[in-house]
This record gives sequence, C-alpha cells and structure tokens, in this order.
Amino acid sequence: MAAPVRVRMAPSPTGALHVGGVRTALFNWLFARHVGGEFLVRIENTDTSREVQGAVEHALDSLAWLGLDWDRPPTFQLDRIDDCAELAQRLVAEDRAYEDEGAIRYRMPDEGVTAWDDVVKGRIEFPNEELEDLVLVRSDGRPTYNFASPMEDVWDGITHVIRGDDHISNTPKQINLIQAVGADLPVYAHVPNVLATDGKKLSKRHRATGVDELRAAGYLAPALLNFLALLGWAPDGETTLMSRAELIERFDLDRVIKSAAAFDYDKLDWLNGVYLRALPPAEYADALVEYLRTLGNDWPEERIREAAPLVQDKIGRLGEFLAFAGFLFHEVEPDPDLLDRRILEAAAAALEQLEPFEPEPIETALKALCERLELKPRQAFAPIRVAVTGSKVSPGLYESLALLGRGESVARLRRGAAAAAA
RNA sequence: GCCCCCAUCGACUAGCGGCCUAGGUCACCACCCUUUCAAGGUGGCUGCACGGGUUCGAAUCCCGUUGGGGGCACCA
Repeated sequence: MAAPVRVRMAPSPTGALHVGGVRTALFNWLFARHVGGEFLVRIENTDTSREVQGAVEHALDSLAWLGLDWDRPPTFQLDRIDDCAELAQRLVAEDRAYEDEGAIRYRMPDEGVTAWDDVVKGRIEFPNEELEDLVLVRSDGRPTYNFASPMEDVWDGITHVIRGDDHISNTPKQINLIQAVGADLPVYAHVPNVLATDGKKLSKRHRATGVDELRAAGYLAPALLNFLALLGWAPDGETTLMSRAELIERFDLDRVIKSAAAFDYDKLDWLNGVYLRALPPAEYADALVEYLRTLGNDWPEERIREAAPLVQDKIGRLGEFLAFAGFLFHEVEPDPDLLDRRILEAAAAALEQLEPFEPEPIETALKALCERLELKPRQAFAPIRVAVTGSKVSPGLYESLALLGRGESVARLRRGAAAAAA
C-alpha cells in the first residue's frame, strides 16, 4: 500500500506572502485535496537575521483568507536544530561529513550524476562534479536550509515536494543528503515561476504582489484562487471559470506547464468582476461591508447595503466602491466647468416636488425635462450627474438620486447651479 | 565563466506526428445596446523564436543557434 500523500508549503518569514509563493502553495493544496492527502505548513526560519516581525502570522492569515487550510499545526524549522546537529554529528562519525572552520560540511560525490524524474520538468540530471561540499551546520550551530529542509521532509513523511523551479539546482544536493540517511526520495515537482507582465521577475515595482495588498484592493479570494490556478495549469483549452470544488476535482500535477507565466492584472480584474457580478445581492452586500470594515472604513452599514445593488454590475474590484459610490457618503466638489446653471436649476425645480422620490418617477421627470429643454438625455444628464456625484462616471443616475434623497439631491443641484462657470 | 531550466497571438493557455488554412479566454479595435461608466451582444486583428535534420507528413520528435530565467553562499 502506498504511503498517504503529504505535501507542504515552506515559506520563510522574510516578508508578506507573495503571489508567486501562494501559487505554489495553491498547487500543493489542490494536489493534496485532490488525492485526499495532507497539506502542511512549515516555516523555514533558519536564517534568523532575515526574519521579519509578524511575518509568520501575516502569512498564515493570508493562507486562511484564501481558504488554503492546513492539516496540522505549522512547524518551525529552527525547532529541529538539535535533530539536525545530532544527525550532522552522525554523518561526521561515518566520515560522510567533516568539520571545516567550525562548520560541518557534507562530502558530495565527485563523479557520476544525480538525477530524478521531475513530474513537471521531466528527467533532470546534474553532473556530480558540479556539487561542492555542502555546509550542513553553520559555525554557530544553526543548520542550513539545504540540510534542514530535506531532512524535515524525511521526518515529516513528505511524499511530494512541489516548489518553485528556482529550487531545481538545490535538488541534487538534497537528494544526496536524503540518500545518505537511507530514506526514500520524495516525488519532485518543480513548478515554473510567476513573472510580471513585462516578463521580468515579479516585484514590488510592478503593482501589488502581496496577498494582503490584493485583498486590500478588493479582490475576492475565490477569484484570486481561480486566476492563480490558471497560471501554469489548465484542465483543457476551454475552461476558465472554476470554483474551488472544481479546481480540486480537476487539478492534476501532470498538466502543470513547464514554462514561466506572467501575472496579468487585466485578466485578474476581469475574472474578479465575473465573480463579483455572479454573487447573490445579499452576499455581495455582505462582502462589500466586510471589505470596507477590514479597510477601517466607517461608513454606515445600512447605507452601504443600499448602495451595493447600484454598483454590483459596475465595478470589478470592491476597492472601486470608494470612488464610485463615495458621493452617497460625503459631500462632492464638482468641477464648475462641467456644470450648467440653466439645466441644474430646471432639474432642481423638476425634482423638488416629485412624489414619490423613486427611480421610475425620477426617470419620467428628467426625460420630460429633456424635452422641455430640447436637449438629448446625454447632454442634459451630464451636468446633473456631475453636480450630484461629483464625477462624470457614476452608478445609474435615477437610482443614485433616489438613494441620495430628495433633500440632498436638490440641494446639490442648487449648489451646482450657483457654482456653474457659465 | 560553468551548470540547470524554459521557448504557440501583447498576456494566460489548448495542442502530446496527419482532426491545425493552430482552438479558447483576457487585452485591443469596430459595430450594436445605452443617461455616464461598466456589463452584455456581434464581428475583427495578432502567434507556432531561428536554422538544420527525422518522416509520406512536424507547432508537435532530434540537434544546433538565439533569447529569457534560475543556480554556482556558513540566504531561503
């Protein structure tokens, strides 16, 4: 009977969780869930000098938000410092390793090749003469990554190592170490990296790359997951929309692409919009309220819920709500050049006594106004929109006016009339 | 410099020797719809990096070139 599948993601606590790292985590998680295996989280913190305060909590929070749940409490590489030291001593006793200026080095083979069959890249071979004697334990006693990582994989019973392909050149070193302790080799799957749209390595210079930033911009976790899954993997040539369940159902390591993929924000925006529009109105309002709260926004919840239907079909990211519907929550400062005294005064007069003050009667009244003024709707509505919303772009005009209320709407129209440049 | 990986439209990809005059999605362009912006509908533009092989036949296999990426740490 084959050992149960167990995979892990192993972030180092040196900063916020990056989309590239999350994509790799996602592949691990999808694979584990697909085959009914376990997904573990291990913090690789052997380099204490680079550790960033709060990075661990931050990373776990991002994973949790995405719904990438782990099956055991996260472990810390540094906790195995004694096990590593003990093992290193054993290797020295066996003369497979030796001391060197206080550090312990492993004797890598000088001849032949170290090879493995990578699930995504195919067979990879490294000439052993390229491998230099690896430092296992630093002179201060801390194990190095290339020693601790493969040993932990052995101790934790990791069956599949799914990681970025920047680790390919580490793999032969780790394979030799694992063989040195007589353990079985895991299956390796080196997935391609995620690049920026310009083909360069993704970094802070290119827009948001941290999961926290994407979340703050108003992307939905399921949309982000869907998008990330498609970066380097596709179930076929047609399917683009997949729920979490479908992703799990269809994910297959064998279909992971070999080449690097660029992170396309336009496509993410489109996909997020699809998810946003597909949400039932009540859930959409919930998501919006929740989003604004995590942002620290204190606009009244009831008002947000009332505004939600006006924007659902219009915005692709929840973050756009602030600019798009902000006029419902605060005063506006319209550009005088875009206002028109005659139209605004007429509009104020037409709406002043309107009863009930609802979208349909408002539409009827404004259309009648257009005829009286002998103007096309697009001409007459422009200054009205600007006066009321402060912008040339807004949710539907009738709905916006109705929600704003007669008093405030008329007041803004009058103020606009007074401020009009011409 | 040495080692390793990669190479289909601007982007993500389908394709695993004939079904490909290369399909889908995003972006882009045009038109339609329309109170703005979106959304939606219709149509369109654009691609197998290059050069050699192998084969009756190559985007698909092999070799080379070029280009991109990663590594060569007491970083991960």
